[in-house]
Amino acid sequence: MKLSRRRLGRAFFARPAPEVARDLLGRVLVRTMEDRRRIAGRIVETEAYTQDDAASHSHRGPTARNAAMFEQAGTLYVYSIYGMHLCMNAVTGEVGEGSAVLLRALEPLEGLEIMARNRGKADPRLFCSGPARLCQAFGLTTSDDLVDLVRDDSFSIEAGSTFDDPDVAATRRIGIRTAVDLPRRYVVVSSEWVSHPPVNR
DNA sequence: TCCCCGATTAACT
DNA sequence: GTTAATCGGGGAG
Repeated sequence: MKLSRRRLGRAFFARPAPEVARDLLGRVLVRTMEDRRRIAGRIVETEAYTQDDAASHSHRGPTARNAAMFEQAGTLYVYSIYGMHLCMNAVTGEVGEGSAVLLRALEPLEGLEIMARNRGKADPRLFCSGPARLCQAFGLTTSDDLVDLVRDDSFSIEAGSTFDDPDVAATRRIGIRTAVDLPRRYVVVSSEWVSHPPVNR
């Protein structure tokens, strides 16, 4: 499997969130640390959130917490949840649109020993198979909110590979209480690295 | 100001 | 399958 290291540009993210969420499967999230070491993982599970969606943080308009969601496409939106976890999103669409894609699971590719240390686990299956797990594996903090995935050195998304439609399932999203029927979670069906097998719709 | 609860995880039974 | 852990945002008053 040859993975392209071409960095995804602004135009990739400046599309509707469901389209970007689907197209992000197979792409590679990369963190380049100050000593140039890389942490990388291939995206195998995403969820799309738009402002007209009652389950989205942007639904009630801009606030201090969700400000990143209203920035330009390719901006990183990092938020804390349950008082102890972080989740990360790539902002999509037009400036001010308030849409983004939640990264829910990755297949670890590079920097596995760093992931193991950050996670406090030895089993690679526990590194990035969940939205808060992958943030911990990559060593994210809330100060990474508003990073530009297109221009900044610290985080980027590379072209990697793509999956054909038969390899992808669109299912209901995980952990939300409203708009539960919208099929806006995208999963690589055969992947061993997803957070939740695609059993629900 | 107070209070409730979440785009979760891990350790239980 | 159930539940504790643990924090800040934001709606209610």
